[in-house]
Amino acid sequence: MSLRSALLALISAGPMTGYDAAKRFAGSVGNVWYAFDSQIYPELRKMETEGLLVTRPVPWGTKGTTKTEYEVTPEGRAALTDWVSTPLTYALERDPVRLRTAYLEWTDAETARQHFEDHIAHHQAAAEQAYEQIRELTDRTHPTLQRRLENYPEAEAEQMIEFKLMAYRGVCARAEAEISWARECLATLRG
Amino acid sequence: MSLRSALLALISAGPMTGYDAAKRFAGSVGNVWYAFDSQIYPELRKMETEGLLVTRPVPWGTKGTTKTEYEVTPEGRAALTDWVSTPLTYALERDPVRLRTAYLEWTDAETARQHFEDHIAHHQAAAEQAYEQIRELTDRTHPTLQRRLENYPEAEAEQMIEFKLMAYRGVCARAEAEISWARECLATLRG
DNA sequence: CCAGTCATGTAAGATGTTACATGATTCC
DNA sequence: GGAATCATGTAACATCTTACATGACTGG
Repeated sequence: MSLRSALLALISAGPMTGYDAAKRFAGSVGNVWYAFDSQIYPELRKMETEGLLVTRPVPWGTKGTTKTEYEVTPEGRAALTDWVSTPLTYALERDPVRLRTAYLEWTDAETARQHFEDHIAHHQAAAEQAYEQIRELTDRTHPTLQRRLENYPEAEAEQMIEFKLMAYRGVCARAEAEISWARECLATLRG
Repeated sequence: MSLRSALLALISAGPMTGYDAAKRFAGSVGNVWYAFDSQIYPELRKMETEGLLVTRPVPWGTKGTTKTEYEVTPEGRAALTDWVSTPLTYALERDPVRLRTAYLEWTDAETARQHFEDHIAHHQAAAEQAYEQIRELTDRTHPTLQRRLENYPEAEAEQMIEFKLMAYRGVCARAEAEISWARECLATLRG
């Protein structure tokens, strides 16, 4: 159900095509929730039939072609409120890195070292992307934010920014915890 | 493929029934990789047909009933080594908590506060379970470890303990990072 | 006119989740 | 004798992932 919620949240900023949504899932929102294009289009159509979204054909180009823009309905807004208000059922743990770490005796020290280096590199990249999002939010150049600033009053927009900052700070915190854990593991390996 | 690897790793400690495996996935290993019973039994049979495991009927009870014990074959051990040695492709981010946090403007402050409290409670429980595993490993009372100590020489066993400690320390580190993040969010909420 | 982006999909397969189902054994 | 545990599944569904497919438009 989270893909659906992510789409509602995203489109709540203003009307958007499936393509627009897909780009955001590959970019900013993708730091928090990634979705494949092949999932997005069918889900949007399903959400339309369920009344959470409405479509509007928008002329595109010169040859009378159109693209389909989706917009959140009042029912969609209700579903969004509902999702944000309902406690999550936390997913059962499924962590390949920790699983593999527990069985590193099945490989050699050099490979183990390399795994932790990779882990650090991966989370450094993740942290950097999150920091970039934080920068864009702080200096108001964030693209989706721009849409929101047009559609919502100033005070509410400030609130929104605060929550998005919280989310990305969480991504950073997570990444940094992973990095220091991996560094400690490297130290233990050498020790 | 991780379920398969988790099963190989688990059974590498010594022969085990599907039921035994399921219990461990619900207990110690479950802190790192959870699997449903309904997934385990079919996967074990599949792994047997692929030559990674062999079965042995073991008498059980008085009425001539048997249970099926699985054991890792040399091919299974090769597959395990291979999995532990191969770099992971990191899964694309999919974090419901962060996603929801980014859109908390769709609910009220009290609900938001409650969400962060829940987050703290969830990760405190996770951390405690991981600490318990660390204790059991440190004082050598860990059940799967017992099996390994019987089947492997002392020096190797010490190595194994070290890697399992690393894994559970990672779980703790993660949980603690989540807790302090949530606390910061609570502080921000209070303004 | 060609490369890159915009726009929209289908199909097959892997994996994860929920719900249901059954019977033996052991321990109190 | 009854509850808890041991033991083993099946079926339906949801979700995620990979691979493939097509055509219009825009800017250099």
